[in-house]
Amino acid sequence: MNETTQVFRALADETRLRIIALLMDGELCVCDLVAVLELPQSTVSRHLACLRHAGMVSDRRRGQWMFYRLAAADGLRAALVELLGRQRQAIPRAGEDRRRLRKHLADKQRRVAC
Amino acid sequence: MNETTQVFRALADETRLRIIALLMDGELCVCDLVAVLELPQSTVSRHLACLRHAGMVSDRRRGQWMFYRLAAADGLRAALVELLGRQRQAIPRAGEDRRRLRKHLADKQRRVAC
DNA sequence: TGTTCGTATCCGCTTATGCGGATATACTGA
DNA sequence: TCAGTATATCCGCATAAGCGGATACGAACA
Repeated sequence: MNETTQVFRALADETRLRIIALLMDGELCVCDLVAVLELPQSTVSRHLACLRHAGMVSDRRRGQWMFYRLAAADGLRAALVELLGRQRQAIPRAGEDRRRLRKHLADKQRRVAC
Repeated sequence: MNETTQVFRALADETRLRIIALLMDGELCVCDLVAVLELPQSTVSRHLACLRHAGMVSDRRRGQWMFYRLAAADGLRAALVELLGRQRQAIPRAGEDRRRLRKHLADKQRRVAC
């Protein structure tokens, strides 16, 4: 498939747009995304693979966790991420996801503190 | 389907990206697009309907011809069209399509002149 | 070294999408 | 009103994409 087409195809899915919106606040591991999106782990992992193949995210292993962050190396991808950042309200459920993420990270922090 | 998702889905196809690139130089009727893209008329018409439903193009009847042009009314769509204009080389076959379009329009002009 | 946890991939299934010939619709001009 | 042209939609088919449970893999830790 053509590269540009592949990038747009990666963005042509509600779950993947939600993931990108979540990653705008910084890198996250798969289990955080699973908790916030409330979707099966296999589903989230599959969508992450799709975004990775399209060059929209990159990953990094840290122990047993895989952390994902926005990649967007070249012109087209970087411009799209910037555009989505400006149009964040256009991303489905981005607001509630962000709230759920904050709560999730806070709970996690508290659990570590105990 | 979510509106933003629908817009990206409309752009997630090589033929539809080629159509958008062609419309950047001005409005065209379906038969011009059929000639330049070298695809069956039903295929082109279907892709135009998809772009229209996504709000990326608008149409206008002129006699028996339907003319299509870039619509891109709101922020997201307009920004995407502008972005694609800047990244035109990223659109598959945009260069050769443009050349074919110029030749096609010139031939048409000549035929009218005779 | 076995067990647990986090993640990726496999599998069968269902649904969505693209295709292009055939047909319907809309307009024009004789 | 009829023929001709331009376009949209219908149809059956083939392929792609998404789903989520099951399983495999990889790292950490007892």
